[in-house]
Amino acid sequence: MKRIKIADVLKSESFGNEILVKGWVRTKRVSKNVCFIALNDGSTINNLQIVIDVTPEMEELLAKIHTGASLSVLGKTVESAGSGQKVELQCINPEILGQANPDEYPLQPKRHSLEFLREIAHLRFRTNTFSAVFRIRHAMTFAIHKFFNDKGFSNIHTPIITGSDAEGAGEMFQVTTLDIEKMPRTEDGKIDYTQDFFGKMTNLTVSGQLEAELAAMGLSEVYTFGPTFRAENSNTARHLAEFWMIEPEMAFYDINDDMDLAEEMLQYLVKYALENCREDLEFLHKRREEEQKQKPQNERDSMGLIDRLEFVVANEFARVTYTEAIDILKNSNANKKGQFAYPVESWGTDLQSEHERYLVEKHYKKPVILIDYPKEIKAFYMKQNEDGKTVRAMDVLFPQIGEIIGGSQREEDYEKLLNRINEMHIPEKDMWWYLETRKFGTVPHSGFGLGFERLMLFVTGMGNIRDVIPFPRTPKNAEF
RNA sequence: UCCUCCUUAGCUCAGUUGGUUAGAGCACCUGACUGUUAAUCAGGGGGUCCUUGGUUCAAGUCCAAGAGGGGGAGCCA
Repeated sequence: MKRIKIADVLKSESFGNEILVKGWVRTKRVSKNVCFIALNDGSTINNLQIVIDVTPEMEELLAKIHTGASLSVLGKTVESAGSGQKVELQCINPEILGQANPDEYPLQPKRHSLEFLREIAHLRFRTNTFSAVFRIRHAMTFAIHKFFNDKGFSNIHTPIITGSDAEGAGEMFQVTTLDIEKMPRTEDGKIDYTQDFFGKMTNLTVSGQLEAELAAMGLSEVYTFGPTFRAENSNTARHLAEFWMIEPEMAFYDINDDMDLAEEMLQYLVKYALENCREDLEFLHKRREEEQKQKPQNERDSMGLIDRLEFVVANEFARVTYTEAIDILKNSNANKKGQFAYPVESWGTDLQSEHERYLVEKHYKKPVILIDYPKEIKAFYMKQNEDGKTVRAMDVLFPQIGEIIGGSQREEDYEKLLNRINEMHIPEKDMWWYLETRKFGTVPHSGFGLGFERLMLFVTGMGNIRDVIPFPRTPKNAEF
């Protein structure tokens, strides 16, 4: 008999069907004549209640079933006599697929700390919280491809191993097949990379942007969605050494088109989650509410998870220039009362996260897109404004997460781009291919990068980025 | 990398000014219970108090170093 998923069983309106389900035991409750097992197969946050009549011959089998065991159950769907569910499965034939020794199995039918579950990341998929998070992660992955596909974008697979160290987005992981114990040297004592696999020094990519730009110069509208690697020693709840990034790159888009797309995409994705992940979001919403109750009144969120998501879908993002933002911050009461650890004084310095949070959470009380940053604090490829001081950069700032998107209109003028490359001491010879796109049929174009796990933080309301990726990679941690 | 907090039973945590045999809830085992909802009730077993060194008559408790983890900051997505 073919197995039916628990999500489908719980949805069905008819009773009396003989069906086969398989899954893992969440809890077992035994009394004299009847035993209840909550079975979950990951197809939904909800469990199917299995009802087993306790007979002498059944007792031996029941004694082997504990939380975590895997079962195959043949049974008949019946209207539940209890109040917790509409349908349940009257067991005809239970079979244990795999036992879970309760003395060793670490998960119990109780609340575990996220820190503890992180240490058993191989088992945490079996918890309500993480199964909900990873179902949502899948839905967001799918929705991203759907969004771009429906708009006529092409997905581009940019290289994971890169020979260019000019991307400038951060420290890189080196890739080599050379024997680290005895590296080959040239006559002047430097490492001889001509003997390495690619004949040159290579690293894991920190961004697919430069390659995506090349593709956009022929396909018009493209996006990448792939893994990205940063060897920064970042120890925060918002950083990973290995994460996934979405990078659209569009020919003929100026900075305003770029912002429109970023805003439309974020609202589309959040709306998609609200419409397609309702039960999981409701579970996470309640979970968060309980968590908030533990906190002192003044640290609690003003909005629940679902309210916050609905708010983002319903409200336009604020669009503010860097210069306006500095004025707002400079004149804010927080600044005058010395509440910032880094007081806002002069134009030209980068904003601290406390400043970004103030703008988003206190001043505008909604997502903010900051544009026209000083060129000194931004990357070489960003389009220079006529004022000679700023570039057409845009950062999308979200409540509690901070920067979720960083993007810009790209500099399409060959001379201006080359000047900037030289000013910033980027090796020109490594960038010949990038520069040639400006030499031959250059067009105005724009793009941005969305940190997928940061989007996940916002959509799920989880507090730590390590809990929205199955196997987090952070400094001193590559377990599993 | 910097600041700060934490580490006690399988899990979550309590442990008073340093003082006899280190506790609770959950989990596990035994028993009770006619349908439970993280079932309930009674009883039982379970400890390298993170590691090393020090202070002291006496250290889970005080001091130092180390390890692991959390929160904040920087870097960024």
